Amino acid sequence: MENTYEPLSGSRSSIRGLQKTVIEGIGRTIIGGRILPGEFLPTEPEIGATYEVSRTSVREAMRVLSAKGLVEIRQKVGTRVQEVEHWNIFDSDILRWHQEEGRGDEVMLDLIEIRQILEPAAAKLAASRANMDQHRSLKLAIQTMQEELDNPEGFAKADLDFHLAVYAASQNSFLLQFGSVVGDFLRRVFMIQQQAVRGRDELELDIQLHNEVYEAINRGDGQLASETMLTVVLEGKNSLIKALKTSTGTVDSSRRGE
Amino acid sequence: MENTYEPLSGSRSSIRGLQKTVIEGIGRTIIGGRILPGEFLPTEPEIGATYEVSRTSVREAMRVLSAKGLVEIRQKVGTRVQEVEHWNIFDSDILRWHQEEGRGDEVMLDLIEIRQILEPAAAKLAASRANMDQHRSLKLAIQTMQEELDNPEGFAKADLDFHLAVYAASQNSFLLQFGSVVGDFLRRVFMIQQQAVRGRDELELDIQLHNEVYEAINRGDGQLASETMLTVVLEGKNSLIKALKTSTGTVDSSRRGE
DNA sequence: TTTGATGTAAAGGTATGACGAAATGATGTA
DNA sequence: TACATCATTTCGTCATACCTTTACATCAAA
Repeated sequence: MENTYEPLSGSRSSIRGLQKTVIEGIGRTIIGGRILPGEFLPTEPEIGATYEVSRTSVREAMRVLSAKGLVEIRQKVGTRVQEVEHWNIFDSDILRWHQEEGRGDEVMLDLIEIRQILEPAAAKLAASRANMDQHRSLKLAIQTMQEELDNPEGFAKADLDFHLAVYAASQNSFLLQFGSVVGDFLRRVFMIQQQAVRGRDELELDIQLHNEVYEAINRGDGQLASETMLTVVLEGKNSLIKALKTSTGTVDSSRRGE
Repeated sequence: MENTYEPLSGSRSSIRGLQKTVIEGIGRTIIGGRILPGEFLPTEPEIGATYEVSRTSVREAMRVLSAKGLVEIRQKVGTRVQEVEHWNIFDSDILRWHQEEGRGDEVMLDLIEIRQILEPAAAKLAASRANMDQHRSLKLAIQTMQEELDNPEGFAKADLDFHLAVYAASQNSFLLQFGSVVGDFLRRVFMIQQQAVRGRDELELDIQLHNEVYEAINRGDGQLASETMLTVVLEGKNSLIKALKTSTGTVDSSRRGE
């Protein structure tokens, strides 16, 4: 089996044509908070008029948004925005919309938090379960990182490939899916992280860390794989925060309850 | 013979009518492996004929399945089943179909594995972030468990509520969503777990463990909360495996790569 | 006043039939 | 062989008509 993880080049979102216009439009409107949970969308004919498409297309678009948990459609009542906890954040489109609507930062921080939890665990599982192909994928990803040192995009993609390979090697369907869902978003995060990296040395250090994870997995040393992977994620976190600070001024970390 | 436990918040699947027939039918066909990834579904008119619905309904159903990642729709080519890694396993319907198609066991084991990873971490986060309301929810859930000792369904629901409350208290949007997605499925798992429990004593022991988690969170002791929560999950795992063994004979744990 | 049955209009749900658009593969041409 | 062209197939979109559900108002009965 070759590369199971996607071209990943252009976000081929499987949605095309007119519906896409509506889906993206309404989706971003909701994520952007311009229609709040509990509030109603215009009626189907009205949306159709706004976007200049037929009711058919509007309806198909609504089904998609409904499947993503963004809206609830009820006969006679209308279509209304669901509460945030129903939004399926494990959805590439929704992640992207968050970013495009300027709400990417908080999602990124939550994502990093999850990765701190999941990736060390995935690495540990991988150490005892990875098969031949998966070992190869890991090694290949690291080699590619080395080769793409001067090409941010290529480097980010190779970086992503490594992490996806770890998820895959964990042989857990949820972890595999998580990687697949978060992939596109993560690649963008990796691009941002690189903005905070000063030179080749730091990048090479990063590669070195990745390599240590690989070798630990290779040796079947789950504990070490887990610890090293945590370091990798934390390093990335630092770079990310640094990058976000310089670009947006501050990182809002005061939003938590309590 | 599922369904009928419904009264909770967002558990009704928002899909109704004729489309539902098609969605459920095709969805289960795919999850059940009767049409394999890469293979084609019948054309839209054919599906319409099979289910005796119009092409309109078929198309709206297909959009939903497409949004769930089960199928890929391409003009002129047709609709084909996607590779498994595209299936959005973080989707209540898909989880349910897995169970209804007799593939629930492997998913349950993967789910437990994830819970071993996520829930201790969530408990740790909750210990430093839970707000007043969330503390109350935790306590209430435990009280309800106590009250519903003799009612398996009520007990399972209260158990679920506790775990969901922990996810919510972690204040991480991914964890929150994970709970919401997995909720229905988890409730069924809890029901199964109880089949392996012999009497009130074991249930009360379980409550006691939950209470320790609550108190650790209450005291802000993240480390202890994490460790105790792990115990809770592992206890549940044992019960589950015991229950699966007696019902299906064996638990397939030999599927992993290697 | 409260409760319950009833009617109705509003919104989505379904059905047809027609045509457009795109991708595939065969056909034709250099 | 290589490339351009075209016909076919299947999904994509549209317009229109009618059905189904249900929130809400209305009115009758307790």
